[in-house]
Formats: sequence, C-alpha cells, structure tokens
Amino acid sequence: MAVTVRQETDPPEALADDLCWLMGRVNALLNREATAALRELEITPRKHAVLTAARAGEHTQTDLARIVGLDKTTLMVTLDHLEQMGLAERRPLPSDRRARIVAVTPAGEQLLDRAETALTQSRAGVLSLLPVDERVVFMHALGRLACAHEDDLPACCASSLPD
Amino acid sequence: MAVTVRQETDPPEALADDLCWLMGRVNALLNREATAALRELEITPRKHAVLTAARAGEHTQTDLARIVGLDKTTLMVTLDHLEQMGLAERRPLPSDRRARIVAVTPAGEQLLDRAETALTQSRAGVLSLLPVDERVVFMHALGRLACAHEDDLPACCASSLPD
DNA sequence: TATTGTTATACTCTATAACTATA
DNA sequence: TATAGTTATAGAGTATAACAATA
Repeated sequence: MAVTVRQETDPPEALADDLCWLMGRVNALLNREATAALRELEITPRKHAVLTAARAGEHTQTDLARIVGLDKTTLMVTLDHLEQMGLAERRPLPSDRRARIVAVTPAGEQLLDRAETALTQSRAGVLSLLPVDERVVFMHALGRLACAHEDDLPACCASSLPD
Repeated sequence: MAVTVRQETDPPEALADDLCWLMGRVNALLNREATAALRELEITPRKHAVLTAARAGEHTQTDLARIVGLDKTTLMVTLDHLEQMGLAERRPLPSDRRARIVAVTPAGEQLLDRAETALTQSRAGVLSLLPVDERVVFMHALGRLACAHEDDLPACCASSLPD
C-alpha cells in the first residue's frame, strides 16, 4: 500500500462540492476505462449495454430504448452496428406486425460472456481506488440514483419564489 | 391511455452491475438537475465550474482547462460566453505576455454566490434519495474517483493505448 | 524550439421532424 | 387516431490542426 499519493492532478478544492462536476469527471474516467476494457472485443460500452438488455428479455426496440435510456433514433444506429457485426438481430413480432424483437445471436452471447470477464476486472480496478468499506456502498448508491426519476426529486427549483 | 405509473423505469437487473452504464445514467440525471437549478441564473453547469475554478485562484487559461478537465479550445467558447455576459474577463499576465489570467468580475462573484445556494439545494435533493448513512460515503467516494488518474488503475487492459 | 492563446475545421453524438406500415 | 420502426437532417458538443505572438 503506497503511502505516497499521486498528486499530479490537484484536486480543485473549490469544485469538490460540485456534485455535477464530480460526476462528470468520474463518468469520463469510467467511460475511458470501459472503452479500453472492451476494445479487444470491438464493441463500445453502449453496444454492450444494449446487448445486455436485449439478452435479459424479449424486448421491442422502443422498450429497449427506454430501458437502456437512449433515444429511439440513437438506438437505431447501435442496432444497425450490432446486426452488421452478427451479434444481434431484429425478429418480427407476430402479435404486432409493426414491432420487432431484438434477439442476441449465439455470437452475441459468446461476446457478452467475454465482455463480462473484462468488465468485472475493470470494475474491480476502479473500485480498488476506494476504501474497502466504501465500495459496496458506492455501488448501491449508484444503483439507487440510476433508477431515480426526475419526479422523485424534491421540487427545489420548480417552486421558485414569486417576485 | 395508460396511466403514468412509477414503474416506467424498471431497474434493468442485467445492467445493475454495469458500472459504466450506471454512471452514465446518474451523470445524465445530475446534469439535468444542475442545469435546471442554474437555469434562472442563465449559466450552464460547465460555465459554473469554470467560474468557480477561476475564483479559486489566479489561473491562466491552460491551467484552467487542465483543472476543470476541458480541452483548451472547448474552454475558449465557454470563456467567450462568460466574458460576453460580464461574469469573467481575461487579464494580461505581466510576467508572461503570452498568457492570460482569467478573473471573475464582481457580477460573476455575485452570481457564484447565488449559484451556490441553488446547487446546495439541488445536491441535497439528490442525496435525499440515498439512505442517510450512504450520503457522506458517496460524496467521499466520488471525490476520490474524480481525482484519480488513468495511471492509478491497475493495468488490467491498458497495455495498449490508442495509437 | 516550445508554449499560450486563438481560429477554423471536421467529426461525433444526439435530437427533431417527417414518412410507412401497421394497430 | 395513435404507435413502432425508419430515414434524413440539423444542432450541440468536442477534438484536430494550423497559426501568431512570445518565451
């Protein structure tokens, strides 16, 4: 355990309380990290997320977009890529001929397994930067906030004072 | 019509372990939240971060870019806006006539004070979604990760950097 | 020669709107 | 009429490269 701490990047004290800024920095770090972890598999973190959600159940494209948190037109591009790579395919839904189910191909399943290994390792690396007792709390907190609605927040600014 | 149920956003179980995806979702939430909190003041979260860092000390533009975590050309746009709004100004640095110090104007200081109130309220709202004992841990963990380097991570996959 | 600030440009990402075929 | 999927397009955001002034 190194006592000497890397101080190359000065922690800007004034921004330490800025929750939005902190999240932005950490988000960028995790994105670079996950992108690197998935590079060999030639998929991006987003493609991985879509593929993972698709494997979890038989979802239509609009469902998938809602679940992963993407615009439906943004999902289109990702799905085109995944289909092109042979990792997923659109299957007609008999009960509604407008809709399509996104299915994961065997190749996609195989890739997801390999991706899980890489991402588990990557996550462990990131969490290792935290004190042991903070890790599980951090993941739990993130999970809770990730499922939060705008509506769940107290209307701090919606009730702006009448001038 | 379907009645709006709180279950619109199902916590997608399969993605609950995806650290990168979780951060992306939470980051998006906090961005919307901070943007809303700062809307009345007519500045974006990024402008606020730059202004805050500028107030913290006499920094040149390249320093400021490094501290806040922006590309220097990206910072240019933000600084142009801040200067246009009369919140900050570029001042020549006598010791190095190439460089410029970014200074916060009185109007900028005043705005920062009002912003702090709004953001403190906003942050409290977000943290209120977490169990009481998780809040301080969460902030601490974020602060630690925000200061982390790529190099601090165990080299799990980082053997090959992009080009 | 290297660095600061700057501009112009290109590229990525994402959202908007419109269209089709079904319901 | 409304909805699922699709396409084309525009916009914001960001990065890349080149340039002038200074070190």
